[in-house]
Amino acid sequence: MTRIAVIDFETTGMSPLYGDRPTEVAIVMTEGGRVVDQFQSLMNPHRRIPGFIAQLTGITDAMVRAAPPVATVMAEAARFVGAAPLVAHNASFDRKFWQAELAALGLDAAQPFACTVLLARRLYPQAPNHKLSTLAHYLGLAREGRAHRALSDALVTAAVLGRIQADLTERHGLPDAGHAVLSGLQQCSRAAVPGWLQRHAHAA
DNA sequence: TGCCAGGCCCTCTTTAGGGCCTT
Repeated sequence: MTRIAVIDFETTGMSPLYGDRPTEVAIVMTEGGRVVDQFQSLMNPHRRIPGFIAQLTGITDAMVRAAPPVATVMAEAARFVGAAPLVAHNASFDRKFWQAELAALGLDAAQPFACTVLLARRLYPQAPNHKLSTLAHYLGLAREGRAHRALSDALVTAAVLGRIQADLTERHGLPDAGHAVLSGLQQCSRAAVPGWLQRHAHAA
């Protein structure tokens, strides 16, 4: 059975290139579309969290001050993921933090990434938009916990992924939708996505 | 303190521009 790790970061900003760092990570391990394990931790970025981000996420400087350092948490996160492929909502964002922090630790970050935004835009073009919360509401998926907290967002993303896998199987008759998601969308490649979709659309 | 990005994709496009999505 294909194991897929769904990841979500909360951070101090948009880009590790400008010194932004993670404040929280959650990873939900799925197998056949079901959650089988999870990892979550706040972490101390040793950098102030901008006010609007603290308001957005509910994560404050006081909360991360007592948390373990980023390096400790990311080393644990890397062990948890192992060689499993990763999925995130807008994966280009989470991927750059994953790669930057693992590179700082001298750890390999070669796991393939797939993106539920790109998948959802193709499978659910009629949705009002493809923000995670809107998509969850549109698909009738329940949320546990506060939006913009890592574990809550990772669980919702895992639920979206599960629905995508189920819809691929039902609509397009894919015998192993999990494998198709990974093989077709690795790296969120601009070239791979439409080609993959067209192949399966024609086959359906 | 506030600023900083970038890949994808659509279209009034392709010798480009701008919206979406993440914090």
